Parts: sequence; structure tokens; C-alpha cells
Amino acid sequence: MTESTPAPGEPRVPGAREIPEATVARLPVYLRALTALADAGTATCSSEELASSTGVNSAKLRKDLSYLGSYGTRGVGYDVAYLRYQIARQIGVTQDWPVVIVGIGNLGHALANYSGFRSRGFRVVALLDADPDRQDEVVAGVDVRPFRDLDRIVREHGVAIGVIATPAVAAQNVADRMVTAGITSILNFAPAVLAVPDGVDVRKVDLSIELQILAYHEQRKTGAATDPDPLAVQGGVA
Amino acid sequence: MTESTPAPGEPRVPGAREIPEATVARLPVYLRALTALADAGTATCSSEELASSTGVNSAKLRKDLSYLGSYGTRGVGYDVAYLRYQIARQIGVTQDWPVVIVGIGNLGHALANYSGFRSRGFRVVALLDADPDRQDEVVAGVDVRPFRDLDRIVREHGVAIGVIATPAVAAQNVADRMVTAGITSILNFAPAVLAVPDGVDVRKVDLSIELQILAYHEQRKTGAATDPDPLAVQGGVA
DNA sequence: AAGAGTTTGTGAACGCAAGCACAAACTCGA
DNA sequence: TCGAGTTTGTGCTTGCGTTCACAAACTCTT
Ligand SMILES: NC(=O)c1ccc[n+]([C@@H]2O[C@H](COP(=O)([O-])OP(=O)(O)OC[C@H]3O[C@@H](n4cnc5c(N)ncnc54)[C@H](O)[C@@H]3O)[C@@H](O)[C@H]2O)c1
Ligand SMILES: NC(=O)c1ccc[n+]([C@@H]2O[C@H](COP(=O)([O-])OP(=O)(O)OC[C@H]3O[C@@H](n4cnc5c(N)ncnc54)[C@H](O)[C@@H]3O)[C@@H](O)[C@H]2O)c1
Repeated sequence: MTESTPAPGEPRVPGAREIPEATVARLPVYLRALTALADAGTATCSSEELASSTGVNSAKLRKDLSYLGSYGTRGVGYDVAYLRYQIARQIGVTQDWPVVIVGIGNLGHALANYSGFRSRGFRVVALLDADPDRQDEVVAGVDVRPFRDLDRIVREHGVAIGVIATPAVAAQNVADRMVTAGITSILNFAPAVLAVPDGVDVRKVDLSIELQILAYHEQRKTGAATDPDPLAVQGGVA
Repeated sequence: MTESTPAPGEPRVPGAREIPEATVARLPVYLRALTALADAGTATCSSEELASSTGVNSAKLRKDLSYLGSYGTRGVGYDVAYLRYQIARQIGVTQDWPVVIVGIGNLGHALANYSGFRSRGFRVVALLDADPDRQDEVVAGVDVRPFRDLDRIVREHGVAIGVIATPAVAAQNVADRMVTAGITSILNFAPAVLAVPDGVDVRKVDLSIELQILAYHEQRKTGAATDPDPLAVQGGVA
């Protein structure tokens, strides 16, 4: 769902190696750890140190980094500032990405107020909501605009990434409008499965699913299993 | 990180088959789709229908369901209500899980106000914050308590699942306190890597990481790559 | 200059997950 | 009762991700 169909044979971007999806998902974690090290004044670190501070296996870390190139020095380790820059460049966060947030309710407010955006390569250029009552408000220095302004804002700011924080019923409609406006990456917080055309990436963040996964394991730990087949409700096999 | 060491040879819960992690992560999605079907009055559905409404391959769906048992009927499909119950039972959400949220700031407020909790098997029994100024507040009918009440609340309500929505610097300390109090599953929203003892599950939700993954793919799409090796900053190889 | 110690980069083995393809098991109509 | 049509459950293949283990490449001490 994340990968758009790669042109068979030829790489999408000339000169850019193909980085495995699992590695891409870990690069931001390394980036964060390297930023912390840089802030602490550390100039150099080994794969072992970086691995333990990010909670991964050191061999996995080295293999991940090897997809970017050979940026380490044997017997020494990695130059923190240099590696940090290389990862940021690969991810594409050396410049800021303009982002719009649609649905400024409970969650939308929290997202708009989140300071971690700016420091990690993103800039909220607009907050959109369909409810006219919301549209007087100013959240974190950005004023809430009517949803119909989407096209204009996307065009003016060259927005490629959109965040959906509306109720589930509205999510597909919002996604459609985003795609029409030219957005090609969507982060979806609504508990809904979105259908989008090829070439558009969707990632979902679903709190309930995360909790339910925890509940599954929790149930196994405590051995608190419900009886295996308590009642053959309407139309059960037997 | 999610899987605690399984006793080698013997299953953790007698009579409970081992369900692959990837399948566990999809069961909540199926559950949600089945709930929607049930609400719409649909009595029966095929794997093809359920698959397309959840965005997965139908063969994968059938294989996932086969880990729970043989609950379908060939030539017919699955009984919606029956399958729904079976999935809910396997996940462990036939009864409500008591949950505490620590850190009632921007995000904590949104989480506390989130109605999707109750309807999906979870009940917020307490909101905790270290800041005394927060502790007069009542959010969504639950009043904010001092963080030091954690032990008592966990004990009184039998809480097994905790949510961390504090700043990153406080997250490890909060996690330690949770573990001490008896919590064995943690959902962490702070951008920090948590160290916990064996037997404790941690899942993290990290907005910045999700956005950075999108940015990576976006960069490849537009071909907007930074120059491959722009400057050999302090200590670069060559 | 050489040997001991350290750390990277990666070949190779292994295990998990995805998807195809089909037999088995069902329904329905004649 | 039989045959055509439908849909499940799963064996098998393929691909991806993780981990081990080690040679290559470096530093440092003597
Ligand atoms: N609040 C949470 O902590 C939380 C957690 C997980 C998931 N979610 C999900 O995030 C979404 C938002 O949750 P919330 O609690 O902020 O809900 P909310 O009702 O507080 O806010 C939704 C906002 O979206 C706006 N909206 C509705 N339809 C719209 C449309 N078509 N176009 C533009 N804006 C529209 C509404 O006016 C409202 O301001 C929901 O889907 C919810 O399930 C929320
Ligand atoms: N706001 C968002 O949308 C968002 C998005 C992604 C991630 N996050 C992360 O979620 C966390 C919370 O974000 P926020 O915007 O709500 O921050 P916030 O500063 O608004 O709220 C943090 C709350 O935690 C409380 N707190 C601090 N130390 C504590 C401790 N030791 N014990 C108990 N409570 C403590 C504070 O009093 C405050 O009320 C942060 O780590 C942030 O990076 C937030």
C-alpha cells in the first residue's frame, strides 16, 4: 500500500539506491538518536552505541546504514554530524515539507500545537475544517480555514503531504479532495480504510488497533482466555 | 520487542494456538469491518467482500482467519456476528480493559476525549499528571489526579495497560513507575526509546516517523534529491 | 614497523510473511 | 440424485527481513 509500482527494471530516481521499506522505517529513529548525540557534543559513535540507544541489533543497524553508502570508519565508528546529515538527506528532511491538517477537533488541535513538526522537517501551512464555527479560531499561530480552500492552499504552497484528523465517515471524501488538489502522501488518523489511486501513499495511525494488539498479548500473559466455544450463536457450524 | 519469550515447546496458554504477529495486527481491522457490516444488518459475507473492504488480499484474509479456527462455510462465506465474536474473543476485547493515561497535555486531552476507546474494548479509569495546575481539571468526566496516585489506581482497578503522553524526557521515568506499579503493556506516544524488563510489551506511536517515511517516498516520486555528496563536512572520508 | 585490538561492511543461513492455485466442502436448481 | 457453480482452507513457492559470523580496514602502543 505504501509502495507505488516501481518502473520495472529502471530505478525511480537515477543514482538513488533502493532502500528496503523496513530500513526506511528505522532511519528516522537513528536520525533522532544522532541529533541527541550531536546536542550532547558527541563527535563519534560506534554501531554498538547507536544500536543500543535505539533498541536495535547492531548488525541490523550496520546493514541499514550500508544501504546509504559507506559512511563509517572501521576501527573508529561513525562521525555523528556527518551521518546525521546523510540520513536526513536520504529521508528528505534537509528542507522543510509544507503540510496541511484537515479536521481541527480534539486531535487536530493537539497536532497543530505539536512542536515536534518544525524540528523534524515539517511545517504546518494550513489548518482546515468544514465546520464554520471552527473557522474563527487561531491555533498555534495558524488560523483555521474553510475546507474548500484546500485546492488554493495546496497550489500556493506546493503541499505534497496531508494529514486527516476528521471523523471516519468524512475521511474518504477528504482523501479524494486531497488527491484532486494534488496531494500525493496522506497520514490518516481516522479509523477508516482509504482507497487512493496508484502513486499516492497512505499511512495510517490507529490508536485502537495498537491498544487491541497490546490487549491480545496481555490476555495471553495472564491466561485470561474466554471459554473456547461458549455458545454457537445464530448460524454456528454445528 | 513485542513478543515476550515464549516457553520453548509449550504454548503460553493451553489450547490457544500461536497466532503470527502480522495476523494479530490485522485482526482489529477485520473486527472493525465486521462491526460495520453487523450495524448495516448484513448477516453473511465472503472473504472477498471482507478483504476488499479492509484493503487486503482475500487469500491473506482467509489464512489469517484460519489461525482462529474454521469459522467459515464453503460455498457460503462467514457468519458476520459469529466471526465478529470469535475475533473479539481472540483479541481479548469481549470485556473492557481498564487503562490509565499519563501526561494530560495537548495530546493527553485529545486521548481522554476520544470516544473510540469505550466502543473498542477499553475504559479510561484515570488521568494522571505531574503538574499540580492540571489536577483541578476534569476531562471527559474523569478528573486529573497527581502522578503519585499511580500505584493505588493500578492496584484498585487492576490496570494492565498504560498510555504515556508526557514529554520525551519524562517517558522513561514514567515507564519505570508503571512497571513497578504492575502495568505490563505500554502504549508510548513520546518520541523516546523505552527500556523495559522482559514480559512487558511496549508499542510506540510516532507521528514524526510516519511523516518522515512519507517524506522519503515523496522525495523519490518528485525526484527532488539533494546532491549526492555536497560537502565533506568535518571528518568525512575523503 | 609490526602486532594487538577495535569496528565496519557484507556474504550466507534462516525464518516469517505474502500470494498463488487448487482440492474439498458447501448450495442450488433440475 | 446429480451436476454446475461458489467459496473456504491450505500446501507450496517466492521474496523480504533478521541475524550470525568473519574478513577487511582502521587505530594505537611499543
Ligand atoms: N481524539 C483522539 O485522541 C483520537 C485518537 C485516535 C483516533 N482518532 C480519530 O481521529 C479523528 C478525529 O478525532 P477527534 O477526536 O479530533 O474528533 P472531533 O470530532 O473532535 O474532530 C473532528 C473535526 O473534523 C471536522 N470535520 C468533520 N467533517 C469534516 C470534513 N468533511 N472536512 C473537514 N473537516 C471535517 C469537524 O468539524 C471537527 O472539527 C477521528 O476519526 C477519530 O476516530 C482520534
Ligand atoms: N501533541 C501532539 O500532537 C503530539 C504528536 C505526536 C507526539 N507527541 C508527543 O506526545 C507527548 C505529549 O505531547 P503534548 O503535546 O501533549 O505535550 P504537553 O507538553 O502539552 O503535555 C505533556 C504533559 O505531561 C505532563 N508531564 C510532564 N512530566 C510528567 C511526569 N513525569 N509525569 C506525569 N506527567 C508529566 C505535563 O505536565 C503536561 O501536562 C510528547 O512526548 C510529544 O512529543 C505529541
